[in-house]
Amino acid sequence: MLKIFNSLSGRKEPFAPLHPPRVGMYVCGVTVYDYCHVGHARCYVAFDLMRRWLRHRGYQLRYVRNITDIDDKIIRRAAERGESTEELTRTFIRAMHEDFAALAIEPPDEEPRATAHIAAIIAMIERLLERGFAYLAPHGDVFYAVEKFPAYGQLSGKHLEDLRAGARVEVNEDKRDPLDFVLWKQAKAGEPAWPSPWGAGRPGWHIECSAMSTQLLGDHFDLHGGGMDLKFPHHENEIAQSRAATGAEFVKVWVHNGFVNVDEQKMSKSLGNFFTIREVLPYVRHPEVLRMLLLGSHYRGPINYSPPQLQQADAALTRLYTALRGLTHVGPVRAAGALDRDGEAVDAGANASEQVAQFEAAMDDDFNTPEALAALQGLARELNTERARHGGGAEQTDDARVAMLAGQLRQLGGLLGLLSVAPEDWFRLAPQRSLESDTPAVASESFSEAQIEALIEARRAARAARDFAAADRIRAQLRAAGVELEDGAGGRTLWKRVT
RNA sequence: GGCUAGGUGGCAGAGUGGUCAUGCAGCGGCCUGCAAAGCCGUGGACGCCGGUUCGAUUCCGACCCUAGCCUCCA
Repeated sequence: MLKIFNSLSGRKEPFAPLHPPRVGMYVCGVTVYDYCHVGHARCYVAFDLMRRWLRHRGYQLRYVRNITDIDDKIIRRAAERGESTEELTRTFIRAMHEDFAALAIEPPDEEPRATAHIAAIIAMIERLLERGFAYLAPHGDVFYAVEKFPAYGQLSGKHLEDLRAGARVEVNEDKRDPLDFVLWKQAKAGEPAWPSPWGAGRPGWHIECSAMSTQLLGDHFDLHGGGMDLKFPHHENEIAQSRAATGAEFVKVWVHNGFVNVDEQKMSKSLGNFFTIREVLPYVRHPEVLRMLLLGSHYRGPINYSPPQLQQADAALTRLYTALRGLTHVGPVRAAGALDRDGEAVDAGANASEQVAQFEAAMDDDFNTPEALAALQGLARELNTERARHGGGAEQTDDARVAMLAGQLRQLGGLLGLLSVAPEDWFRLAPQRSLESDTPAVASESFSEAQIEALIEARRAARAARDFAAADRIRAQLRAAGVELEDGAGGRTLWKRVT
């Protein structure tokens, strides 16, 4: 049975959708004024993973991830660059889609933009005004009156008095309470604006998520996610807005992912310690390496990002690919839908393996990807052992058990968005840049594949003539260029790029 | 100051009231012309102090330390 940690209760809870098998999930997306960094990658990989697992478990998921395409930072950045906000956001939305695609983050079912939902936003603000939860301030801004909503602070465990006591909130004389937040902002001259009953302006950040999520998923839906830092005030404000406006419950399960840290500090723009996805990718063999790194920690815990961890992730992933190497007969042994929604094995028996059960139990336990990856490593070990019994090396084999294990490994890896590369291709890939020297990597420059094959052939001839000194010279030459050789049992020599 | 997470072996990182995480690195062995890969074996850990218990890294309490939020932030 699937359990998910609910930030609202602070506990893991059995997952019980409101209208099974349908499930609605909303995740706060990116404010598109710059390139996405590794912290964004972590967040959206985490929710991509949940999406994949919920679907695998038979739920009909509707996954909505918004785009914030109007706010102060966007306006400021567009002005700096001398372009319109539309031009700016178009650029960074495209970049985001490219980066996410590289990381095998599947597109959400809906990707609503704030600027395309102004009508729904205005309607919700009007509703809040009618119901007395909001007020029009002297200079034309509309604020939410926090004190009118008694449950305020429930999600984050904060109390209004404590918040006021520690008030680092900016002074705004138009606010009745320093904790009140803006729903509609009066436009200043030259700023993008939309007409509204309160004059030309733009929506505040919090209201857009309330308006778009309820419009697309209903007043009360199952899952809402985002980064830890959004818990307060953003998600707290969403709860206050949506429940006040609709009178209904809002979200059943709140899910928050942990941060990516650099030197024990949160990766963030203000500290300047961030790495964008596109600046990291040239240092890895394949984007899967970054995804592997992110899945190597539980989604709620912190990840301390550092280059050596990329190499560890590469090593762990390469071990999985090594187990699959040279196999042509990889059976899709486990039919889709072999499990029902409660996780009972429908066709257990011949195809069941200890590791599959371990994997599924791990994923059902609040998406425990480190444990799930341990199961994949266990599968690799069994596969290697089985293959060794059939002649070792990377020999092709029709052994049914080998095919079954390989099929399971690929399928489970696929559920995590890993092992999508043909194994032979994996070993030919190399990073464009080297982490050590921060220069273009040697490996990808020195030898072409044809040259490597020629050198291997020359070495084979030397070995056949028992001229091992010459053979070893060639091997050392290749090794210096980042190419490592493996002499297989059948006299074949395989090669791989090392990072 | 308030609220919330954590502190696990050389590194990363799960988990558990009393046998195993897992990967990388180390050590021994098998295999190999030698390697590599793989397999087998192996050492090494649970911040500190108390308490509960036959037994705690795991439960409870205090303490120390770290991070996050309390202002835009995935």
